[in-house]
Amino acid sequence: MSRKPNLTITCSLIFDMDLQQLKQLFPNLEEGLYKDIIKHGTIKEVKAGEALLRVGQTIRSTMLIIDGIVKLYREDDEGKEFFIYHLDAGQACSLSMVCAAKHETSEVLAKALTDATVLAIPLEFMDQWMSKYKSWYQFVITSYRNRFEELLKTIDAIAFTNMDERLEHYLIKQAGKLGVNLKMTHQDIANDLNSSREVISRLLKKMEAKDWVVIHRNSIEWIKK
Amino acid sequence: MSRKPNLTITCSLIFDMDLQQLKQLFPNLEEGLYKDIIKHGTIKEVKAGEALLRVGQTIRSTMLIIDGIVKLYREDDEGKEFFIYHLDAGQACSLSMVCAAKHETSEVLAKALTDATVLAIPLEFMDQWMSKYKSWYQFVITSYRNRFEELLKTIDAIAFTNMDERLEHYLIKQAGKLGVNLKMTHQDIANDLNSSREVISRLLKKMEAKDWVVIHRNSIEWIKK
DNA sequence: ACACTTATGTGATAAATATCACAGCCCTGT
DNA sequence: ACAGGGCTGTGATATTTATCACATAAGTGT
Repeated sequence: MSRKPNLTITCSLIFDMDLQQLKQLFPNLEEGLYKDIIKHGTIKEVKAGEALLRVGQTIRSTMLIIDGIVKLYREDDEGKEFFIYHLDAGQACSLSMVCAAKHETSEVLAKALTDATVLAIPLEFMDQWMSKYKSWYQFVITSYRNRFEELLKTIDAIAFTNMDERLEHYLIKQAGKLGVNLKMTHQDIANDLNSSREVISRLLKKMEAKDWVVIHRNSIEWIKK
Repeated sequence: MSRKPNLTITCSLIFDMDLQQLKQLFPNLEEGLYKDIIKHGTIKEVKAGEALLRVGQTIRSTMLIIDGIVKLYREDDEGKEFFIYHLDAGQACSLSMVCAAKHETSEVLAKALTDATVLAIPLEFMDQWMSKYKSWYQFVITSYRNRFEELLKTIDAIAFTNMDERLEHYLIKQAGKLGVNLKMTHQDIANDLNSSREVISRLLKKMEAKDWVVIHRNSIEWIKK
């Protein structure tokens, strides 16, 4: 995946590269909208593991993911983080796209899973673009709907299935995003699923016995299928 | 809550009453939009317990709730129904408001909790109204956002809390909608929470010991607070 | 008053998950 | 090479929830 250009090069070059990349990542938007996005958006680099948005933080801009993978979490009062879904390049944080009031605060925690590049667009443009660009509201609406459906799937998982099945789905999803070599500890997984390390370790052992995974130190290899 | 007028009376009277009621239930919409809603919407009466929309059913119209309370469920493959949230009069089924494709099918089951009156608006108007009426897309967007936040709360409940706490929240919500005298069996509650009758019975007993509820046959009285 | 259906209560037991305690292992820095 | 810290494995135990079996109670219709 191409990286954003170095900020010291000429402005027109930045413009060109971003436009190309933008069109590829967010196809079917209006020409004027691409220009507005580039004009008003600010590139932000986030290191793997860093938070883009914390629970309770005031939302000041909409984030378009340009590169990398972002994980969204729900937090409980003690700070436990429950993983809800991923955002990939070409997607956007839905909640930040529709803030009725200014000074709306975030209900979720967004954390970079890999190093990531996001394009931050100040909220004041949202209302304007929604009426000005039909393609923008289409994008907002379908984003919202897709995220909504992800939430429903998340609910299915915790409401209807046991930890073994949830772990399986989790690993499949992770492997789909990051490749079959998952650099994570059992504790990391346990945190995402709001379980405990021992439970995850034992379940992984069982999966290994079935040749679904190979367990390494600090990483897991997804073999199945 | 006023009922919809009998269908045998004169047309202008229906018109007037609905307009009044509409404005009250869905304030801040444009005049032309109210007229369009009345012109193209069809009143549907649903008896308590009946389904408005089943999982997998093709969505042909958006439903505005005029009167009564609707419950939304997620279903698993064996048909178990997991309650996700309520819709009251003045609200709308978000998922049915934004169908990118025609012939989109429903991801949820919507069932009338009480006798209910809904206004069904054929899907073909959605796109049109979204660009024609700013107030409509505001309504759609805020509906979506509110439903999204309800889903997040539902996730909190199942991810972070035990059945006793979930039951408590459930009863508080029900009592908030229906009044403190809840006409439901332990089995009904167990179904909504994807638990089992015995578990709910025992937890209710404990709540009764703490004077939070009084248990009757076929009904529960919420006392707490 | 009777049988019948449906709702509720409760003990015993099983299954799923969480927690505790601790051992061993592997990497890393010095 | 050795120490220390973070990761993993595993038994023992507790907690939570589900399931089974059956008793009892409360309404319904005749």
